[in-house]
Amino acid sequence: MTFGQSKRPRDSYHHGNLREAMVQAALQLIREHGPAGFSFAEVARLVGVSGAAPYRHFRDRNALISEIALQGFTRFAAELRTAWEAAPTPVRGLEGCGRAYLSFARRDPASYAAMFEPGFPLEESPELLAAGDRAFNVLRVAAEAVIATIPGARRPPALMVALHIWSLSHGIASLFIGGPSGARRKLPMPPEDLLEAGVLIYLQSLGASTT
Amino acid sequence: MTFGQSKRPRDSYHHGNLREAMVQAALQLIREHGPAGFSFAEVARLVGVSGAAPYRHFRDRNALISEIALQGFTRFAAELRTAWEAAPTPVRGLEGCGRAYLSFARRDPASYAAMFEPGFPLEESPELLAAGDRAFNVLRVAAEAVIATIPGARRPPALMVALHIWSLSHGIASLFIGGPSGARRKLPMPPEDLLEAGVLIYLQSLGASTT
DNA sequence: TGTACATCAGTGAACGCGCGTTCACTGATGTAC
DNA sequence: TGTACATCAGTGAACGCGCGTTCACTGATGTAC
Repeated sequence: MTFGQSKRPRDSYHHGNLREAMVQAALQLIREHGPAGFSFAEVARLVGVSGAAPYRHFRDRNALISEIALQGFTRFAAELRTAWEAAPTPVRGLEGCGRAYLSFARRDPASYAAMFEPGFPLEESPELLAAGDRAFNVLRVAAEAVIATIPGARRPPALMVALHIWSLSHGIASLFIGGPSGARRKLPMPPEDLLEAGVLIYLQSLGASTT
Repeated sequence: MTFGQSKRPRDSYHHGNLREAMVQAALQLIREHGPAGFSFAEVARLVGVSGAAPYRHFRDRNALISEIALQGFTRFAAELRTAWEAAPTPVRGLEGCGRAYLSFARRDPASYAAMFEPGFPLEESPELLAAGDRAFNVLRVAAEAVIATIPGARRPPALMVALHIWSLSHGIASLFIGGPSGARRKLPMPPEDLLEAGVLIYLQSLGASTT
C-alpha cells in the first residue's frame, strides 16, 4: 500500500509516480470487481488525483489494462524461466513450469485476468501478443528438452507438447483458481496436484523417463 | 432473427414472447461485445420494447445472464451425452465428448462465455452450479467406462481423469477459440486436432486400448 | 353468447448517478546562461 | 549563484451520455357467470 493509494490528500502538487500508482490501483480494483469492473474514474479517485490526470499517462482504459497485462506477462515469463532453470531434469522442469503457472494465477489473479481476459481483442495490442509468446516460449524450450530425452522414433512435435501443457495448465487455472469474474469451482484436491498428475501421465505416455 | 429483434415497431401491444426474445438479443450482444459489454437497456432497445419492460421478466442483468448460462449448460450436457452415446467404444466416446466440447464453444461462443465467465460469483446461483455439474457428469461417466477397460492394478480415479479431460478441453477452448472478450490466439493446427492428440496420448498412458 | 372484472404485460416520463472526455488553467520542476 | 523561461503534471469545472430503476398508468387478454 505505498504509491499514494491512501485517501488522505497528497502533500505535493505532483504525484511523483502516478503511472505506476494507477497500475497498482487498477490491479486492486480488478482483484475486487473483475477486469470489466473498474473505471478510469475510480482508479483516479483511489489514487487521490483528479479525473483528468490519468490522461497524462494513458490514452484510455484499454491502454491501462494493456500495461498491466504487459507487466504481468513479463513477470510470468520470468517465473516460468526460473522454475525451468532450477529443475534437475527436463521432466521435472516442465512439471515445475506447470507449478509456476498455477502459482502465478493464484498469487496474482488480477494480472492473470488482465493477461487472459483483457476485454478487448488481442490484435489491438501486438506487444501484448508478443509478450504472451515470450512466456509461451519458455514452455516450448522445456518441451524440446523433454523430447530430446525420448527415443527418436516416437518423438512428437515439441510445439504440440508445449501447447498441451499450456492448455492443461490454463484450463485448470481458469476453472479452479479463476479470478473474481471467474466461475471458480470446488475441487476435491489441490489444483497443483491435479496438474502434476496430468502432466506425469501425459509425459509417461511419450516415453519420457519420469523418475 | 425471429423473436421480434427487428427494429420496426411491433404490431401488437404485447410482445408475446419477450422473455425468450431477450435471451436471444442478449446472446447477440454478448457475441458482439463480450459478456460484460451488454446492458439491460440495450437489450430492451434491440428487442423493441421500453426500458422498463425487462423487469417483468428478469430481476436484473445477472438474472438474464444466469438464464442464458442455464440454457447453455442444458444444451451443452445434451450434446456431450449424444456424442458419448453415439460412439462405438469408451475411448472413442471420451474423444467424442472432447470434440463436442470444442464444437459447442465454437458454434455458440456467447453461451459459452456466459457459462464460464458469467461476471458474477457462481455461488450466487446454485442452479447454475448444478447445471454445470450435470454437464460434467457426462464426462465422469465416460471416464468411468474408459477406466473399466484398463487392467485393474493401474486404474486411476475416474474423477481425476474426467477433470483432466475437462481442463484440457476448456483450456484449448478458451485459449484458441475464445469469445469476443477472449484472448484468442493463432494456432498452427485445428484446435480439435490438438485436443484429440492430447487425449490420445493421455489415455494411452493409462493403458486404455486406443484402437 | 355477452359482459364485468381481474390480471397480465406493456408504456413513457422521470430521477439520480457515474463515466469519459475536453478545456483553459496553474503549480512545480528542470535547465540555460 | 540567481534568474528567466520552457516544460511537465497536475486541477476543477463543465459537457453530454447511457444506464438502472421507479412510478402511476393503460392496453390486451382470460375467465366466471
